[in-house]
Amino acid sequence: MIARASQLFLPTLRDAPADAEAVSHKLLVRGGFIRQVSAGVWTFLPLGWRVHRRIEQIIREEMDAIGGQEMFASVLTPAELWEQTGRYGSPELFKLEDRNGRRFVLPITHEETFTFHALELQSYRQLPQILYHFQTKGRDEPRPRAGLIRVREFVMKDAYSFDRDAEAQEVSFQKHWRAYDRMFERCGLRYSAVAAESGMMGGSASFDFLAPAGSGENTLVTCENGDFAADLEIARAIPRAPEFPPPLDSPEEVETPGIATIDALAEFLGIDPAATSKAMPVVKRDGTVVLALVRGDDRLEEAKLLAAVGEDVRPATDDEIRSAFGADPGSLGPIGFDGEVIADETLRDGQFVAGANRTGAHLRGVEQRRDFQARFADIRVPREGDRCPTCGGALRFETAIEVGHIFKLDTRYSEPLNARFLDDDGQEKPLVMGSYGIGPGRVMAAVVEQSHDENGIVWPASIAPYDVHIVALPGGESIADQAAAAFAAAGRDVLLDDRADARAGEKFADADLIGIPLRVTVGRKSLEDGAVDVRDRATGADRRVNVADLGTET
RNA sequence: CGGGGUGUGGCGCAGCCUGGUAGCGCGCUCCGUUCGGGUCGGAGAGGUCCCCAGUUCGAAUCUGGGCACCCCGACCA
Repeated sequence: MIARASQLFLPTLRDAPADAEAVSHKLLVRGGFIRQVSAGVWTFLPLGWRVHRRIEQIIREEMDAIGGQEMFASVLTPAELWEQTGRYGSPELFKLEDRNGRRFVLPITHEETFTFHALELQSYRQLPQILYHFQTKGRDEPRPRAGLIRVREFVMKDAYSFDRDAEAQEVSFQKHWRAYDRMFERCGLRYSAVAAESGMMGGSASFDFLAPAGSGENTLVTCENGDFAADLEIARAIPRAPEFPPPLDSPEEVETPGIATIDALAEFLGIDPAATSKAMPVVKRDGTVVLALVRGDDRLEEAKLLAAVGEDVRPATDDEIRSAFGADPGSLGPIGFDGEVIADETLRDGQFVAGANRTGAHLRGVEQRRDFQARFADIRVPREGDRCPTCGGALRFETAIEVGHIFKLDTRYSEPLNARFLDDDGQEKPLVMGSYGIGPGRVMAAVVEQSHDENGIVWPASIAPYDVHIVALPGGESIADQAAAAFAAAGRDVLLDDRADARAGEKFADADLIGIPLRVTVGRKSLEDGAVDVRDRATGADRRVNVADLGTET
């Protein structure tokens, strides 16, 4: 098909909105792909929607290839369904009422609805099933940001697998994993699949697909040798070894008046900060104080600590600290504390300096095996310079966008919604489920983050809004028409810039901004030689093609 | 929710401190000019100055309250 720029709703801008920070935000707005309606609420303009639909189509083809069946579930959802699964209380959930006061929600994701429909799966003979749809999700995000990267309303492809047992679920899960690999590859996206926290979704395991980008909300940690990838929140990494002072036979108290930070302590004692330990008291729901202990030069990863403790914890207040330790923050340590100590793995070996639990005093030569009881867990935040836990290679840290997430839900939703089937042993069992999400809008943003230059977007051919951008310059109008027709006849989608009131420079600037892979310039200059100029957007390489050969070039 | 910032034609901004005619660039309309990397000249259109209240003869400007948006953090599929 041929779209004529003179008639399109394609409002490109010379300047980016002042409040845009992320490259994808700036370029997608400038290029006339998207416009903001409200915080985290966006409209896709015609050009942007074309890209969205091409991404959708790739997703659709790969879902269909693994036996997925596309359907379309409602947005408006009765609140009771969400009450049954215990998710009605989620602060992210948009809630509303109809004229009679009946309560509805705008789903964050559609587990409840699909499980509700799965009530009709009654026999193992009907399993497995993979159902999916593309539907708008509502999420009352506390802080939308960066264009399409974090929004309050967006289209998601969410798929749900229904299996008879864990083994069958594993098969469905692996199928989806491979389908996701193909989707991202086809979209031209660089990404890593990493183990992830399951958050409010529940279930036994989940994997994130993270695309490195200049702007994003996750940090992807990868090994230089390619055998390790993880989200920073759960990545395990090997830090450098501390330089320990000579060992002591028993802990030795030293006066450290006014020393409350690790840096000050290390400098005061003339030792490596890595040879100290840092005490972070936290409080469980029941009020018990737990001491989290990390190496002096490390930071505590709260997500890991939460997993280690098994429940939400909060930092202890100064009063709680004084009554549990008998000292002020800055002089706290494991010796003499009678509660639970969770120590980072890095503290397993060696002698560290720790707080003495007396304000203004520390202990040298504290050795866990000999001096105190602790439970070990990986609770530190990996840092630049750490090594890969598998091969010892250097780790790379990159900001990344979460473009997809796949979950093993087990019976998290089928149990409360009573979605059961009759197995071949005559037993009634809950369906074993998986859920698989991908956001085309985020994929779009991630691709732009990864693929652009100073002049604009460089779309991969697979998801570009058009295949060919024909720039008609004065004297080239009729040949441009013919060229457009030739490309269209060959099945290509053509954007023909036939604007009579735009000058060449303006058209070129727009073409670079919009980022269609192939640009064909038709004007007097080349037509004198009976040729047109063809430029590859990605490489910038130009070549001349005879008008007579256009038919074969398409 | 905590911290910081911003609200003035479609976009980017100045004016606010020190109250009195609302201004600049881009874009838009018309005329001419130019025509392969955002021409040049001329003439125009377009604004509840975020909202409400207050102070004042007079408020974009001062005071109070509210709202919206952005950034950092917390949170997050």
